Amino acid sequence: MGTKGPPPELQEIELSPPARPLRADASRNREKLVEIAGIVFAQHGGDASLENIARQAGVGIGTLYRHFPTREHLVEVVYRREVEALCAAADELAQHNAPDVALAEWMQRFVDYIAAKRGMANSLRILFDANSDVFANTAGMVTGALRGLVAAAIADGSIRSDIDSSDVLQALSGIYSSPDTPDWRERSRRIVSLLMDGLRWGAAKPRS
Amino acid sequence: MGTKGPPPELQEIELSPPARPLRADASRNREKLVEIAGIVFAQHGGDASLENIARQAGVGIGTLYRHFPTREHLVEVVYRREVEALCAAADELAQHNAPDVALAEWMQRFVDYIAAKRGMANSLRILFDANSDVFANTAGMVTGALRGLVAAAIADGSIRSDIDSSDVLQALSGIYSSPDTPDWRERSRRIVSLLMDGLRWGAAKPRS
DNA sequence: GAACTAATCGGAGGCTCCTCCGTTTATGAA
DNA sequence: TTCATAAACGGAGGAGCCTCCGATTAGTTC
Repeated sequence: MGTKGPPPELQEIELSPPARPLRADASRNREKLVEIAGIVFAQHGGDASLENIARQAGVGIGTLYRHFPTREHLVEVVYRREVEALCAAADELAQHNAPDVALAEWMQRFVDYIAAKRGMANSLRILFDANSDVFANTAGMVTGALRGLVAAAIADGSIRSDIDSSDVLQALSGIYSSPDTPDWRERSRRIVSLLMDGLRWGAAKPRS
Repeated sequence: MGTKGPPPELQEIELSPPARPLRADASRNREKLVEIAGIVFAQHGGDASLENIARQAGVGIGTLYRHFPTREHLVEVVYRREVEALCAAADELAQHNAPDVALAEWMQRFVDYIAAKRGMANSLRILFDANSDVFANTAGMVTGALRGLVAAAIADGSIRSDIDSSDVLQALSGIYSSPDTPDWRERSRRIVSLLMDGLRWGAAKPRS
């Protein structure tokens, strides 16, 4: 568990920019925007009006766009914390479970997280898409977490070795297509286990 | 009216509306819109400006929206033919292959079709989403095609029986998340085969 | 062929998106 | 404190989305 002290690694790009520490008013506005955005997104989903968010935060639309060039930038900042937690859970799972079980469980949590964000699916998607270099940070965390789990399971021999962890991520992403049906959760469970079984197929150490 | 009157209930909603046969000018405009939309979508992707399409078709934006209440309605009409062909291929595949092979091959074609429509992914998605009742027609064809293939493979014992064909469709849909990377096609092949292996896991008649 | 009417046409209007850039201001140096 | 200026502010503007509804017109009836 971690009495370790401050996290040593990569720093928050957002909170400590390279040059100057961000002017006081700018920093205030930025924070206000994130706060309001969190509320508005939760209420109206990821398609909420940005002009409305800016208005409620008491700044001009231009200010919002300068801080967050795209809607997704804003989404990322709003949800980064939660995604970080999700990824951190991967380590913990790995410590307390067999590799393939840890993998399965994490996938389910991942999927549950998406489900919790119903309307946000489209905006969140980009956070998990390793191809958008803007979000290398967040996307990287997710990919990293998954990569670790997959690697461990492969090393353990409980899943096949001819698969890439990014394939798994992409396959997973199909799940959040329509998180609106009543049986969504059960369905997602079935799909996750379908995927897991696909992964176990041809594993060195069948069945765990 | 003389003859037996219009056919029973569920006919092509689009081509032969319930009451009248669509006024001549309206029909002309509608056709022109579909034609232009096909071209524009192909050029600019599914996010192309509808006002632009209307303009090029020589009609007002209001006319476009009356014929096609949403962007997706237009997309559906434009691509219905192709989707029909895709679904028709399912029968043919089923006749010439082992059930599980037919299923695998059709999934690949499905995925390839999506890939061919790069920019359209988001708009096309709705065509395959059984939950949108507006597109019951097209979505139904896809679901139907897949259901048939899955049922045959289950009956044959070559895939597991505890899975629903709509689960498979949803799992597949993850594939068109990012059809923009160079290795997209190989990746999609890997994922399809991953899914297939998941389906084969625990089948009555393992390996085919 | 003319009048009638139901259906179509099509653009104005309200809203949002995102960009651009002139104006205002926080901040560090004198 | 005052000043200079880099940086932030914020709204106008061009474009698109979709809705609404008065003007227009194709079909039908007499």
